[in-house]
Amino acid sequence: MLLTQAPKGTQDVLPAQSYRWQKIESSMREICRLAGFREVRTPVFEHTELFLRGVGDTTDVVQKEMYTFLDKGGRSITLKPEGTAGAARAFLEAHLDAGALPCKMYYISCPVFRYEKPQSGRLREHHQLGIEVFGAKDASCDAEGIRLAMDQLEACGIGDLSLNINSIGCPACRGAYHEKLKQFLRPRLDRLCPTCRDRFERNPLRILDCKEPSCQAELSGAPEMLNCLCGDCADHFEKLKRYLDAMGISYKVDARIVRGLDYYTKTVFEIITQTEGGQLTVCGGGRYDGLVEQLGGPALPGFGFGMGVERILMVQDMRGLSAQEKPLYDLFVCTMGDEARLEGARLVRQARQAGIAADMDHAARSLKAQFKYAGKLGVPLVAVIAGDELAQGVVRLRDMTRGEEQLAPREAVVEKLRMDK
RNA sequence: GUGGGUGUAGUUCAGCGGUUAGAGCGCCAGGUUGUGGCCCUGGAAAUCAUGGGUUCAAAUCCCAUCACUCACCCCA
Repeated sequence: MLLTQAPKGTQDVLPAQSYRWQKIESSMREICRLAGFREVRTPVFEHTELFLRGVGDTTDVVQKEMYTFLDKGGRSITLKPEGTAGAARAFLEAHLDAGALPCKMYYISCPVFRYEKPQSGRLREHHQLGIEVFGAKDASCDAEGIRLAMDQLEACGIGDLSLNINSIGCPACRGAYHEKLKQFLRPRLDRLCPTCRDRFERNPLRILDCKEPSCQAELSGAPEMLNCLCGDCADHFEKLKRYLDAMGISYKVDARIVRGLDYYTKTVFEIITQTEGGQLTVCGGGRYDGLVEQLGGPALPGFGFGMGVERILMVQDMRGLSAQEKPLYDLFVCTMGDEARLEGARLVRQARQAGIAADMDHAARSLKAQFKYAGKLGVPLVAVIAGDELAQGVVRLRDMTRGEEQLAPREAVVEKLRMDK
């Protein structure tokens, strides 16, 4: 038994897997660059208050899932449970609202913490890719963001996804809708589950999202937010649909999507995929027109999404999409004897200077073991330097796939490798 | 938070009351005193998760704890 192990719900990204992360990250970078997004990095922890105000203190995330603690100065600190609030805080703190708007930013593999019971596709620390746009109210912005998310997922080899969209209105029309919904639910209140009864006053919209069959039964015939949107919100939603059409994105309107974070207004969306175990959400987001103001800034609209890196990897695994990593080395140098090892070290050094990934044995193993090692790593070319080669000033090169060998003059080896590459 | 399942070499698992706990894969070495993959031989590696209980006897039965895992809730 090891002294200790990784905390529950965390995962190591081991050397053999990191290339997969890097691939996902580099496609995100390129896609964002083409759309004028620049990277933002915000702290892993923030003042707890930011999330209470930003994410909302009626949400499950805030109520029961945050990693909150007092630091040595007695401040309440929280490990970020999502990416948007921190980005909005940074945006305001740096007065970016005084600069060119809209301000578009993205984050890459940002760690996110939620205290939950881990299971398939759910961790206590996971990583998100995402974007935030501040100061753009038009639906074209929403569609651009969704298009970007789809492009990224396609770049990761995941094309067969479904997009569900909804509009949950603005404070004006949502308040009216809440009243309508409560009016509808009031006579059925005692037939709802305890959680829903609790939500009735605090956050009635979330009752729609309850998975309890009995609650779902009571909800049939309930008024839909979509039918109660004010003129502005209805117009925005119609525009969004037209932009999505124009960008070649197919979607389904799902009036049941409400999202778990309070800052959303108007557009909300989820990108889901079908798995053996059911549906898996790989990306979620929407518009948050009230957030910036809520945090003490000007009344600026916003839009963003978060995408789970671990879930992308999961889907890739399920579809057998994990690409092979390139061999670690282009060249492996096998040596016998102390003099030959020195010569080998020089060769490795020169190869690396010429841009050729190379290494030699560092464990002082037998020639046979060195070959075995090179074979296991899939190195395409092995150089042998032992007594004979040393005496003749040559290097023996073995093509590991064909099994053919040839001698090359010592000085010409690196140049030859560079040409072959 | 609620409810299932599982903890035995690095790993996947077998053993399910009775001597000294096994196998495949992996690892190391030898067969080949200068050559990987295939083959053969040998070797290292396990306080049978932890603590308690039942028993003449526990990896095996019971209880607790911890860990892992799956589902629900929620979410990426």
